[in-house]
Amino acid sequence: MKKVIVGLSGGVDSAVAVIMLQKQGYDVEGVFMRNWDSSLNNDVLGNPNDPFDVCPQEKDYLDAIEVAKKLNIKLHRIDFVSEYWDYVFKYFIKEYEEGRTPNPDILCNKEIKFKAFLDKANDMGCDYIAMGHYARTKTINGKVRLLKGVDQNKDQSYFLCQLSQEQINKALFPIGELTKPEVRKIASSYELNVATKKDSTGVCFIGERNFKLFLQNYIPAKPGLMKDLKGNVLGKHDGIMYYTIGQRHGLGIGGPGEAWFVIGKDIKNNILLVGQGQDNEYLYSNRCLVKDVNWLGEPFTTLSCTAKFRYRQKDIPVTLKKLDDNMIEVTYLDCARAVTPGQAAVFYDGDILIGGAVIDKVYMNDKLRMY
RNA sequence: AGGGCCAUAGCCAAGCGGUAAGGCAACGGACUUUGACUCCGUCAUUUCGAUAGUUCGAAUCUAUCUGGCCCUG
Repeated sequence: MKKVIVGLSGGVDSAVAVIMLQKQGYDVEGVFMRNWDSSLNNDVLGNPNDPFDVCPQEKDYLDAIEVAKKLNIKLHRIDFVSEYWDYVFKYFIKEYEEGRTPNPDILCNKEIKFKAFLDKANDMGCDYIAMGHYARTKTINGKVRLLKGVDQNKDQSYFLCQLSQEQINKALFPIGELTKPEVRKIASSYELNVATKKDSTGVCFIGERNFKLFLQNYIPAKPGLMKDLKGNVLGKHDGIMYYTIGQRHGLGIGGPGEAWFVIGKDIKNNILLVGQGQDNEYLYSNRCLVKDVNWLGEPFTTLSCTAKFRYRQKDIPVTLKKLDDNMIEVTYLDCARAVTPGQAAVFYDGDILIGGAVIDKVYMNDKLRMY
């Protein structure tokens, strides 16, 4: 009997993942990961939780215990707090300090869930690990490919774009063939306590936070001016790093005309560039350079495929040109809005995820966008 | 201090005698395992710069005052 270690979060998805694995005849054990320690990591600002109350993380653990009991599996609890800090959070902060907009959950998958966790699971003698992601694997021509989840609305393959082939080979995604409503229905039929539990959001393992305040725990404010492209002063900001390209709220710019958006960052002069209109021209680009390439498809020099520049955004047709082993030029005929440095560009061939990379530089034709 | 114009929510702004549109911002919620975008909702009633008056009824008309803008000396 093959043994599978499941990352049991205390949510409905990973609980149903256990059920699916049991149905398929696997020997299943669960591991609850604890990767963030609020008091140790000192995230006082922006933490909505009453320090004297049971924190959501512990509530999740209790839920996981109950699920494990109900489904009759062993549950372990492992701390990766220091690994998370060293391999995910440090990078996260560093990127913000440089004015970029990182995606910590992609790194969390690469470094924690499918690395630190996988190592532990191997020590426990597992054949596979499994997670409650909406994604699939499928063996095509003898190679395991990572595919989008069947539920187009919940597809989470975007967050798995930095997994290596070795990591994918070891992973199972038991709910990838299901839709969210189906998952909840199965959970109900097993009378799981988490069947109707609200989906968790916010940074994985950290949770909902007032983002600006949260960052202020680690990055001091650095006030400066907000200007439009003509140099007119529109207001003041607390620090360029608290804003991201395409952001509307939190600018506090009222007055005549359309809404104002963050359209760029002049890091050198500590100026936040703002412009009016949801479809402000400066928010659009048609070419970008991506780095930290994780390539899972066939080797190529040029290639047509689709790309997603943000989670839950529709993929758009693109052409890739390999510049070197770690850099790809991506051009898209239809302009894309708010392609943001630090975010992930994820490439697909239909439902197959063929690569992921980090957006580095963004252009409109030959003009570099000051993002 | 001669003449003209304007004062409506934090910011723009409709209203032209009949019981305060809309937009931006802000706040709340939905959506969302990043961060955004988006969507929905709330937001002047001891209220229309102040005071007095005309009228059944005034943000709307009149007078005075205050504040600001423009033109001419």
